[in-house]
Amino acid sequence: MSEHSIEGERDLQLLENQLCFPLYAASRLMTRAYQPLLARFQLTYPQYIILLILWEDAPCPIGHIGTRAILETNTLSPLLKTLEKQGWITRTRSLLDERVVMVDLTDKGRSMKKECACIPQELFEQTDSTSEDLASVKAMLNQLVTQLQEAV
Amino acid sequence: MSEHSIEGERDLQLLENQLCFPLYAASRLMTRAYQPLLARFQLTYPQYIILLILWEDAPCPIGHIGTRAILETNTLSPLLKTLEKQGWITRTRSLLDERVVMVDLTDKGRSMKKECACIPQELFEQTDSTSEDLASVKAMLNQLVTQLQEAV
DNA sequence: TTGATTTATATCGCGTACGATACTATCTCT
DNA sequence: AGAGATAGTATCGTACGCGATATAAATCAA
Repeated sequence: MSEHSIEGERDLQLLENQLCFPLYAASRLMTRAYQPLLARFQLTYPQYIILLILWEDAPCPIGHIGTRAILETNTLSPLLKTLEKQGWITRTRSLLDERVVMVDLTDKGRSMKKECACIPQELFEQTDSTSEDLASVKAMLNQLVTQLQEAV
Repeated sequence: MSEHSIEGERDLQLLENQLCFPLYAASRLMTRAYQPLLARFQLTYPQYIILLILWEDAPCPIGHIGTRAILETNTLSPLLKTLEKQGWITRTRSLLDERVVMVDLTDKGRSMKKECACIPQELFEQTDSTSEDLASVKAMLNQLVTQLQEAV
């Protein structure tokens, strides 16, 4: 603590004192931790997120996926093309509104839900955290997500 | 809650029940929130992280930056080249060990520390969180980072 | 109804992340 | 000293993320 400007005030330019860095680091490490679990299914983490949404909401328009995943269409478009190419999903222009592309699961996509059901538990076992710890981090992060979304 | 396998057990395949998703989303939203603040200095968030480390530790080898930022050299190498090109840092092969590249701040890099000192406060003001809230998220995320690093 | 605006999606370009691999310098062991 | 192992960086290829922009369809306004 060699340099701090005001008595009792922590130097916010120290990496140690920043919230954003552990957020950034934890997110990347989490993605790394998912990789071996998802590799069996030839999935990346963002692709897996899309499937989680589709297992709940399919069929649905691309925009709906974007809202839930907090991703723009410029990210989703190529991502969905890949998932289509790999046989997980179908993309169909809506007849009611030709602007809309409806996304649905293929039979493979639907049936893989059961196969992938073990993944969250497997990931959890890689951390020593208790469910309570993780639940409270999750609650606070969700609050943070809401605030950051409102800040725009 | 139409489908849950076992009484009292939440369905971990629901996006709502996953910790990883708010982590992933919060990290991206945080980077987005930083962007307008960093744009004045022509910096991206990862570049800013490197500078935070250098403001504490420069001069230091690339490996040291990698350890603190939890980034591999394949990410750092191009990132540092950009920072060098933009006049923030210098890269010099160590004479003692020719494998090592020492990174140091330029005069510009050093002097910009003061200019950038307002950024963390400005970002904080974009959230409605209290310092206590953020401090406890930070503590839990740091714990999570440690656990995920150990898990490898 | 036609011109302007809005909406839903796609394309392009740039900057990360990171696995795989390569390269050189140092170290280790004999 | 010399061969193999290790360490520190760099390069390559692939996959996001996202700002800027484009395009076509639907809606709105006069």
